[in-house]
Amino acid sequence: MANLNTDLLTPSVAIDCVVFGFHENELKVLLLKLKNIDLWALPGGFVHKHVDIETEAHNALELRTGLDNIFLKQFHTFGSIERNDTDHNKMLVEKKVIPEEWFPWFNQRFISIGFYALVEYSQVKEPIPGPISEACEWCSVNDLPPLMLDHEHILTVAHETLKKELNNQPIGLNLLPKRFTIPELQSLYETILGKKLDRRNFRRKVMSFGILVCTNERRTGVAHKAPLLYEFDEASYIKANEAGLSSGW
Amino acid sequence: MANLNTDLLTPSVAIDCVVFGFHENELKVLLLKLKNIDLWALPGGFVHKHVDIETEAHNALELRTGLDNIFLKQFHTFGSIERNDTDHNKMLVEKKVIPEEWFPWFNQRFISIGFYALVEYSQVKEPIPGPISEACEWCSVNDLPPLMLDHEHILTVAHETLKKELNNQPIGLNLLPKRFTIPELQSLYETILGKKLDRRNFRRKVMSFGILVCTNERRTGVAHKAPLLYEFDEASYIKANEAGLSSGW
DNA sequence: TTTCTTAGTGTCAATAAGACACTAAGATAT
DNA sequence: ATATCTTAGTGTCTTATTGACACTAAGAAA
Repeated sequence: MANLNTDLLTPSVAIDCVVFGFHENELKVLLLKLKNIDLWALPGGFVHKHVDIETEAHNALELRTGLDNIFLKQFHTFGSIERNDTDHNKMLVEKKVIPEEWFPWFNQRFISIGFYALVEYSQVKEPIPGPISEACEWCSVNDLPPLMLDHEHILTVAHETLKKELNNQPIGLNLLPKRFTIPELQSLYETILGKKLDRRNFRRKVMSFGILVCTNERRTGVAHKAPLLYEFDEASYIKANEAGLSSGW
Repeated sequence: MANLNTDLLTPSVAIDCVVFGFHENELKVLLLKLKNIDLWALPGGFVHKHVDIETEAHNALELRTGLDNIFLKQFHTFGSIERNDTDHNKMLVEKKVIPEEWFPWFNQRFISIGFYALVEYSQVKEPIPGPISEACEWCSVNDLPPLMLDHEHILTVAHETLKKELNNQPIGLNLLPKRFTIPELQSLYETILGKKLDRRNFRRKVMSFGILVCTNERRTGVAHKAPLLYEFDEASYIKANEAGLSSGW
């Protein structure tokens, strides 16, 4: 059991990370299974007194995924008093998820800053459980295990944020491998949005963004016409991300 | 000097509110002038242990404006360690902005949850200064006095958020009086965006939202053709707000 | 009654979005 | 080798949206 030096931590403040990945046409999210009980949690943690919240979120994810340089974005801060649940914390002690001496810290009133992360599924070799968890796994957002406290709500808000972001900026650089086909990109969009898109119109639209570069190589080994592989042009991608896609007014 | 019962407060957590108003074709923001020094601050405060952060933001604004039912939206949480500034807090004590016994509380590491509010300028009769301020005034966002710590940054992020929101949802219900003319609404949009819009195209677009109702009465006393007064149809307005204006994918 | 100022309206052109069908190419089965 | 299956890749037409732009209407003031 790791130590918990609460003197070094910012009281009342926690972070929760919704880590999205894309695999086999499913939108996945990284979850931790608590010890001894069938209850899952978002990766996250506390905020050291001398550390920026963004940095802390990065650190939390590096611990779970082994990756640094993860795309991370703050999306909402959850500050309802109902997040506090003494019974839940007692249960954590009873089931030996946390040692009894951690109870006072866990039983504070916490507000939690929600971040979402986009990572390339295949780069996360073996997600690493933390001190209170016995497993760290990718779960499909459409088939979630029971989640702790308001974590399902946090996850839902993150997913909705991601859907909205699709209208304002390109997504894919952080979720797909370096090279990918247009149908794969479309599948990612369809998965996030939860609906089918027209192949021809999708291609026309994403190509119009001017962020894709064709490699002139093809994905081989598929039982049909080999699709062309594309890459993102990072400079254009970043520019599109900053400027936004739709002008509005 | 009001009391500060820190036992009742959530440590490390503060809220800051950027209250926007619209007056004489300027976007205004409500600021507090600290006692004894030429330094201004966003209204805000601390979070009682048993109170939701949204409720606390509402309460903070009711104290300053006398209004309840203010439109409020969380937009970002500021958690950089550089927000902490012991010298600044010492200065607050020296200049008697805060009593010395408040120093330990003020000198915590704070993360601050930023809210923006939209209020009808004319409804705020006389903004009310708080315990650490000697004045509460509307300031033009284009002509800001010196602001405390990162408050100018918070204000800028709020303004940028508001600009982006214009693309996704209608704005005006909370900033304009019940009845207003289309040119007034356009002026609000132009002011927020900081650019001119075409009158005919603006009218066509906002009318297409289906959220405006013409009262068939006119604004009189103007030295030119009297413009028609409109109201928002609240049900449609709310629906448009929830659904969003542009479909995207 | 003239002048000044802003309100209110319509059309055309360009662009973007949505609907839709066929051919191409690789793998596999016969 | 040939047929079959499956997905890749492409183009056009229609409709909706956007942007550019000029005149008439009405009230107040000179």
